[in-house]
Amino acid sequence: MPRPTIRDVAALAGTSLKTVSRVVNGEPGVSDELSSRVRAAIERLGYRHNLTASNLRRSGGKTRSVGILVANVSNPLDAAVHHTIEEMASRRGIAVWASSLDENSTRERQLVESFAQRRVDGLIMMPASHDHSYLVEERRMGMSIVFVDRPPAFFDADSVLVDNRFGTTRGVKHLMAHGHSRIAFLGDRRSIVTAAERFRGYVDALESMDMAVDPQLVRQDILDSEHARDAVLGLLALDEPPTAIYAAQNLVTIGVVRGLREAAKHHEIALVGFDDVPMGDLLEPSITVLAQDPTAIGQQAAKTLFARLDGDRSPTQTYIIPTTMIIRGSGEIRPRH
Amino acid sequence: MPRPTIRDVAALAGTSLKTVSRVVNGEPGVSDELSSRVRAAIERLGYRHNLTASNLRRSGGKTRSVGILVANVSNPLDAAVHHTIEEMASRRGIAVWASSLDENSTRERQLVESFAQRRVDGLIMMPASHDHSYLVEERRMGMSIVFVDRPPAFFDADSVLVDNRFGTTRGVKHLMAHGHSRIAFLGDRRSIVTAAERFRGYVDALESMDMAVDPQLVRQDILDSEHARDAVLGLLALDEPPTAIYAAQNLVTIGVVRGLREAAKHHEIALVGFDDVPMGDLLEPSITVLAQDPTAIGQQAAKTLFARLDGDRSPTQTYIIPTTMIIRGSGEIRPRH
DNA sequence: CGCTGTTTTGACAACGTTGTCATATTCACT
DNA sequence: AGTGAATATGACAACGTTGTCAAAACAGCG
Repeated sequence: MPRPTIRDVAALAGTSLKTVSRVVNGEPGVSDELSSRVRAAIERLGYRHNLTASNLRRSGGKTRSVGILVANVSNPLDAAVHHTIEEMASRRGIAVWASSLDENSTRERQLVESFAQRRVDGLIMMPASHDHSYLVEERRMGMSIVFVDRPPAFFDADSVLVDNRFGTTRGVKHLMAHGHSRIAFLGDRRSIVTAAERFRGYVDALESMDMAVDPQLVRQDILDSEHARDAVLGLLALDEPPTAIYAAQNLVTIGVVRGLREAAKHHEIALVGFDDVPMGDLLEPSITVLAQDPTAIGQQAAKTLFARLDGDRSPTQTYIIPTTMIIRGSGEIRPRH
Repeated sequence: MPRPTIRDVAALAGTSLKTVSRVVNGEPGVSDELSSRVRAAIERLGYRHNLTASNLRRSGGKTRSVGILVANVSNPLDAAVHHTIEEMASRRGIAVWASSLDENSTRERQLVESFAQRRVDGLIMMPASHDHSYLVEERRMGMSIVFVDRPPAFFDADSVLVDNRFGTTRGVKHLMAHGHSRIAFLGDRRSIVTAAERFRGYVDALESMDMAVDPQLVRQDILDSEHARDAVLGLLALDEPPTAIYAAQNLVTIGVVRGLREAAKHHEIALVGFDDVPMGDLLEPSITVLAQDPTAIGQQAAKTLFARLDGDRSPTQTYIIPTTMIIRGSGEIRPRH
């Protein structure tokens, strides 16, 4: 039982292909009588307009679809960004392909290729790779591209970023303002640009106070919260342990909390995290964080992409979405003397 | 600068359309020499195979794409289900459209319509509506459909569900086993099938001990965690307040924790929640929950859908994914006498 | 060298739709 | 009734690809 086509509808309504096409697309110039006969036929046959075929012929070959590539759709931040973009797209009648890259740059290439083959009009991506020059070709072929969360490399594109560096500086200075001078830094993989930026913000903060970076207090390339917990226990075992910890990512923050609890130091050692953590307000002490605004990020990304789809040809822009410091207690613990 | 087509490649390689098509699709019967000439031309022109056009002609009109409709992509459970399905699909070269329904049944209809127009081969949905008879038409036209988390109504389809009722009974009995007899129930909108099932599980548990349901202790139609907090404060103000609370959903659980803390009763009143809550192990007391297994749910859903896409015509099946009780402390608090 | 059988290649129609353009119909006006 | 303009309708090609089938090229053989 093959799907009915416009041809079947035309036959049943006793008219031509083109007239049915006009009715389906709401084009003017079809008499009311014929129009309703066509609609009846559509109803009776259960006809569904075939967008695949329609897009093929339609001008410009636009598919009214976009792709979203995020690091991991099940990370709360990425999911919130995805949700916002998806909602804005659907209001415009644009459908959304969504995939996770899982920090795999091969996968990034494959998925971009797959989206190109499906002729998406645009792409919003949180890249995993470190060289995006291959996208030049895609854009030349008409794909609009917007980067979120991480900037493009060797490629010029609109991007919506977060003030990783400055936000971190603010967080570290907050700890200093509460009397800390031995502040540890725990960060994600250095290969991730945002992680590197956050580390730079940490260094900035120390330098602004003429303090040197103590390599013993810096733990990078942390892959998950288990690993972060181990790092905390290591830090606490030092001769001169830190009095405060800056955790540069949400999973890291969670691991740090676990580690501090195990060592029963959570009321003694201060903690500021980058990224909000779910239920961060219900812990004891509650966690002071620099929160990102996923809705604002998603909105800006979608807005920028849609402007490009609508023909905006102005120079590419970078938007920085500010972070908000949420003071809850863990970051305000003072060192013991 | 229009995208190059197979025709442009053929011209450059000095051969015919069909031969290029064969090379692109890896079909046998093209000499090595010609094949590599074609590949060189593809490379030089930056040709991208157009799947839209290809699918149009291809047998059966399969698009190698599926749609996922979840309640909300930014809910951790839904996001995890989405992630699992997306990964399994991408391993098969199937692309995924993903959208949130936000408990809006009109949106459900619109999105199904939109997916139908884009000719997805299959659909995995966590429905918002309560009558799915409209899907009969879609399936007749060749769309395979699998329900997750919530069962279909007035429509027969494969479904992957969670043991809401039995899981809840187990959780409530767990509270009884710790000496509680005044156990409150706080649940989501009754119109959501899973919420209704969970309430039934609560009633089952009480009846199994010949206890009556005290309407004062039942608060349903809770929309968010703020609302749940208010409900808790209301319960605590009763003449005979409950000694234990069963929270039937993750956001509800979070609200309950807030309420109990505000009233400083979190170490006195027992709490068991349905759905795991992020960082539930780090709270004091840690939260005892019935955890769902989103990976297992997603895997079963994807597996079932792909079997249907591969031609499985056996009768529809319902898979129940069991919940796991995670004992952490809040559910083991005993009542004071 | 001609015959057969196999492999490689290409011409052409088809997939379901829309753009273009020509024709048929209607209407207002002289 | 006749004219011109406006409106409604349809025939046909085109979008970029693949399925079908026939033709060309090649190989093996007596």
